[in-house]
Amino acid sequence: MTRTLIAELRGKVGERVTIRGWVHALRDQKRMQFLVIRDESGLAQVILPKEDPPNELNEAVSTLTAESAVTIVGTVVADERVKLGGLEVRLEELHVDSLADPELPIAPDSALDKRIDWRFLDLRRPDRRLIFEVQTTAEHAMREYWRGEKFIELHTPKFMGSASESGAELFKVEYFETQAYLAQSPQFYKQMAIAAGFGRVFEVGPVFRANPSFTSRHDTEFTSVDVEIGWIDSHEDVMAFEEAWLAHVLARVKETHGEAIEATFDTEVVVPSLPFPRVTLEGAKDMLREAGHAAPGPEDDLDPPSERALSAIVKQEHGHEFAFVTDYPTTVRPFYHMRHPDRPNLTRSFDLLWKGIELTTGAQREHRYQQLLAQAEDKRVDVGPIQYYLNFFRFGAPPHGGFGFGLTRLLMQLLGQDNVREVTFLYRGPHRLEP
RNA sequence: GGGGGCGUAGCUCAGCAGGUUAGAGCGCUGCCCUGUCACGGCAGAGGUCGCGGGUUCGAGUCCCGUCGCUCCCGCCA
Repeated sequence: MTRTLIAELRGKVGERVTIRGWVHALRDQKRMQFLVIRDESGLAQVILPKEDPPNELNEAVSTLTAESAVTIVGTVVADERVKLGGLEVRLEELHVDSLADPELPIAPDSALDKRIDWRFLDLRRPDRRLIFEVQTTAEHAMREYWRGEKFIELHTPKFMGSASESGAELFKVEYFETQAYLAQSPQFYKQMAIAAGFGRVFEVGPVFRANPSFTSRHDTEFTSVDVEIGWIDSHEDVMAFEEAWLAHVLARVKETHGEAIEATFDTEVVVPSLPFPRVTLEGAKDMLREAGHAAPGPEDDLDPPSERALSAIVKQEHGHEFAFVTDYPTTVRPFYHMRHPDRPNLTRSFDLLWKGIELTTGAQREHRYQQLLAQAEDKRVDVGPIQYYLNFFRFGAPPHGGFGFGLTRLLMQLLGQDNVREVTFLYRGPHRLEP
């Protein structure tokens, strides 16, 4: 017998069906037994009149516990009394696939850390499932757009012999007789693809950062979305791509899940208008000062409170949730970011802020070998271990640039969540290696 | 790495300025209930108050240490 999903019951009134799922609730009364079954498509009420004395099926229902996995055979009937869609299933057969222990270790309002201990139970809740439905839709929309623009998908190695210079700390792993590192970023390899003539590339894959960061937006392993585009004129081309691509992704998510997201997470998905507001870092600091926000310290960057404040100002002045901040000084950017020809202390780089958090870092890359060498020396980067990378630029490299971001940060903002752990299937942090 | 907060029943929490047998709601167990739908009613079980030490006649409560969790900063995406 084939399985019927609960969402399909409406079209099966009068038919005998098999539904398979979890015991969501059990109301075992004197004359009637009510069972609410949940599967990935919804909830359904199952009923069984209780005989006196109870028959074998009555007894079987009585022994059920919440969250047990069961297979139900019964006839679908329409009944206006039923609040759950005006439908119910008259129970005819019950198979207990797996009886759950009676006391569950977590409740919907349990602390996040405890819910992660029991993530498989936590994820049974429909609103948690929605997170991953949205992730799937978003990723699909990204690929849809990339393919329309002739991008090639990469799968770069995660074992590396040296750092890919992103400032983040590396995980060391034993590698036969030597030592390897887990990739912090596919940065060098996506640039290699450009040097290889692929034109435009993307990768969605894991990256590893050995930062002991205890915040709501960091983890030690996360899914990075990376893009690199060849034959550009400046970082402006990269930003122009990113904003159009993101607008497409958000439009797709809104049309597919907009109502569910609003109902479940009380967050509206806003499809952004183009172009996104742009401001230089210097301009951003002026805006912050004018708004009375304490000017960021001597560092050549924005701290998280300043990023939040800047987003709020842009939202108020332009009605826009996104903001590109451009032209970061060389002091806070890696050696491979291209510098402005007329202002060599500034890079052709950008961050993309969304609702107060840093979503993306991007830049035009330096593709001229001698210039790249000079910048590495200027930043005191030991080029010995990365000669293979520098070689990409010795035999004809196109001007190019790109960006990368953490998938869960996108999802977190999209769903109005306050922690990446909520939207990560299985979180990995400094003290979290299980489950 | 720096700073703040928290750790009491399976879960979420309350325990005021230290004072006999540590509480609530939910969950769990049992009984009752002609259709419930967050069902309802009655009864019951369940806690070495994270751990170690100290102060005190007396510590869940105060002090020190330690472990764990959490948030912010640093770092980043």
